[in-house]
Amino acid sequence: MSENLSSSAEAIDDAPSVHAIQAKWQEYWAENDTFLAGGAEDTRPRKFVLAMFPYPSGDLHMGHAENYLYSDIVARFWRHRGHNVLNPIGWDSFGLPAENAAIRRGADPREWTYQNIDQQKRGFKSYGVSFDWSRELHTSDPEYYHWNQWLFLQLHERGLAYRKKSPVNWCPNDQTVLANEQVVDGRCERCGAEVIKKKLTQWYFKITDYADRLLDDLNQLEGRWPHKVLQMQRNWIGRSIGADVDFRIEGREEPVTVFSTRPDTLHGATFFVVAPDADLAAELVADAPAEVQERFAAYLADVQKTTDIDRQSTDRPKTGVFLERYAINPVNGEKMPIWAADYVLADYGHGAVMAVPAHDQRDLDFARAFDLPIKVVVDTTAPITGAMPVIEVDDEGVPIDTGAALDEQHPSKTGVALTGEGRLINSGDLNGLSKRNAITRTIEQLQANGTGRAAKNYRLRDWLISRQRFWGTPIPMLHHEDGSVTPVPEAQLPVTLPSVDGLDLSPRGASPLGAAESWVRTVDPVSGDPVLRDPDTMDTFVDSSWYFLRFLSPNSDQFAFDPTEAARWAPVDSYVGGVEHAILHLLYARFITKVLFDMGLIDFTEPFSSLINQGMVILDGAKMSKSKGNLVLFQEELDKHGADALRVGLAFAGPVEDDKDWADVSTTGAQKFLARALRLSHEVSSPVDVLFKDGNAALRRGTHHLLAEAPALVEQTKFNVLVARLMELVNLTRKTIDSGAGAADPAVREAVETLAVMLDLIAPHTAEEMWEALGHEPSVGLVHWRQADPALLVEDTITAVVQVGGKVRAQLEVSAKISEAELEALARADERVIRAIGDKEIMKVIVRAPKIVSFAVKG
RNA sequence: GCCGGCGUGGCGGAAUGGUAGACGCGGAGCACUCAAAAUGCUUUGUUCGAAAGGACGUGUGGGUUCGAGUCCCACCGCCGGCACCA
Repeated sequence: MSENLSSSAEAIDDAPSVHAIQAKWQEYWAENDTFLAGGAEDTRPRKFVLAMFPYPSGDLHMGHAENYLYSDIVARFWRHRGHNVLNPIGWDSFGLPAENAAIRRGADPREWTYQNIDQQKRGFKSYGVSFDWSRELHTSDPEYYHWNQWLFLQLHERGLAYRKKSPVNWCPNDQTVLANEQVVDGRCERCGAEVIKKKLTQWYFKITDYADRLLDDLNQLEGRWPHKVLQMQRNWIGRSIGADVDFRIEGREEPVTVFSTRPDTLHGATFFVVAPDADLAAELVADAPAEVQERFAAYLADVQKTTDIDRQSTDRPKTGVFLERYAINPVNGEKMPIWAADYVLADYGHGAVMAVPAHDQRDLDFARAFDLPIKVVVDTTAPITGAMPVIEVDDEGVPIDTGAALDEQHPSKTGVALTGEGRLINSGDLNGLSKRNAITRTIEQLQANGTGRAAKNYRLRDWLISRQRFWGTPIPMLHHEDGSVTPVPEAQLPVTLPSVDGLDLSPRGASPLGAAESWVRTVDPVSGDPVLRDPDTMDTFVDSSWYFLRFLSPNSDQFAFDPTEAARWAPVDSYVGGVEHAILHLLYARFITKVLFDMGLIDFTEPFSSLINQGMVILDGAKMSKSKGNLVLFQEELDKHGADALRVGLAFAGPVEDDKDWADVSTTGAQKFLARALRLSHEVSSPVDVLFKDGNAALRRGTHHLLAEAPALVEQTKFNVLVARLMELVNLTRKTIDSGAGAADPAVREAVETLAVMLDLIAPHTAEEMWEALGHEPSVGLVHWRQADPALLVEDTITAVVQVGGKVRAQLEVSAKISEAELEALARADERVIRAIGDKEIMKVIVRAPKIVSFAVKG
């Protein structure tokens, strides 16, 4: 801002300006280490408060402003409640944007990254966030990614990191593979390019081994994580319970296993389908007539051309090729033709299904398209409660009368598969059983025959962690000439990234590290053999899957984290971040936590005891984006209104989890409120040690009501309501002063001190300034919240409400201690009540002293 | 299609089954001022009424209850997740 503005501008912001106050206190906090967490000797109870660490993309934006405001409110709250609070900050500083920027400028990704970190760091400091800066970490430092490599080796040793050749998601734009979680609607989560499938050998983490625990442990988080996130994780893991059934295949020695959630319908399985891109399909077609092979090859080529986006469109007609091979139904020996069709996925279950067209919509659509038999085996019109019905059967055990109702609903007529509850028919000794009982019975029978067993399947796939990019953690594995792969010994870690000098980082499908000859070619320290380093780097979600633990021992070169410190601080008590990580980061972090638990390094199985999901900051109903040009810039708003007004505006805009439209965020309202509060502190004229008990009673009650209510508001993250309550107390204090009590009234000091201490959560600079004006030593951030005096929470008089026929007809000012009889008598005597009752008959009187009298009337 | 969430003034939103609309934005009016800004005060759901006072009112329709924004059932709408997952 220019210096030569006229004096009128100064008059508006009467000195000291908001910005001067900000600078003053930010300097004070830095110099005094006000917000450093206490060490091992600190006996206060501990709270670990954490916001998802930022990716250093450049300037802070409004999303950051919101995210770190909420975590700061929680951290400040616990300090005021006498806790030793750890509120650290670090940088998720590996990743593609740095690399892409480096390619554009022909520079080192390090430069871009560390410059951005500096910039964002200044942003956080000018925003007044109470971080413990002494524990700052960068995932792109060798001191950090050393321990990513260590973690990888631990997983490898336990069989949880493995290599396999498999169709993977490939982003043709970023020229790298993607995890399943990073493909959104068939597109790359980062750049939006249509993802294609490629068959590649890649490193995976075996997260599916933990699928049951990841799913079941979500129950522990019920009520402590947003319902929505729990639901999303449950959907993502997608457990199905059913049976594996072994089918003999004519001309093949080994039986083929398929998974089904409806083993009860096995008698209705009339054909068999394999995924065209599964190995089984290729094998089965190998012995087929040449003409079939040709048709299959053409079909497979077609299928592979289809992108996921096309493949997922629901009304796509069913396609497939008959392979002229047969499977044998294990329950009735019937021959089932085998088809290859792309509605069956190669990488789910066993890549093949038994098709039950009568009771599965997809199978039905396929059967109708290719004229395959449809056999109903569950009568969905039969009652399923009560005793098992007697079903009359003919000589061959086929029920004689399945009823006209069922006939009408036959899938071959309606095109609608019968998936509901019902009673089994056409199924031998299962006939008459309910669906549920038939499932149990079938599994027992399969198990007895050795042709099947109970089984579970998951939508969740293993976590593909290899990336063909430079700016990430090198995978610490060595490739030998004989094809074997061995780990780099732990003592040799970290495997550091080479210099970018002479390296072409531009994406071309293979990791740029592969071209760093002097880096890639090395010697195995164990065998002495010449080996090649693995040229890929790890998914950056590996970095963030355990970083919260690194904050506990940020400088250790002995271990990733100190288990003693972990026992002290972890798990994280309050975790704050956007819902966009509902599955990715939060699932991976939960997985790694369980692995570390199994290793005996930590004593908990869930990393984040409670989770706060903030909504997005949007503008005029639309997501802000650079390309749309509808950005609200953090720094600009901060300069314009000051950090505290920004913080109050955001906190007051609405519930934490809702999106906030910047158009609805009132920074002017916030500024006015803060100015009113600050002005009060300058008016207070009673001495610091004045006795509050002599103060204005109504104001004292207001103060103590807030003292009583505020902690619950913070713990329930109702920050917008907290701001409203603070506004109310400011208004009440103003009124008390102006209406006669005056600024010297002890209750005014009590109210303003309370305001300062509570306002610190949201507007810390203003709070410090108020605290100082009140004659106290800084920092207000470390002052304990006073307890509410129960005596002051009891009102002398209360407004009782009288209802007649459910409608409010009168308000009565009564003593809070009034008896029910007295209150009823008062109500009956009230003129308005008498008028409302008129000549109606009183049926019933409900009295809840001192709040309510309710007359139920007739007529 | 399956699963989940949400519908409250002009706007953001508040409300352990007990006075719906706290608090704020915006609007209107007033005081201070030569004037403005700033500040302070009053008012502001709709509707009938000069007023007193009344009627209506939390997406729609039903139900439970002395009493429902809140609980139950059905429907409508919006948002989110998953989706040819066997």
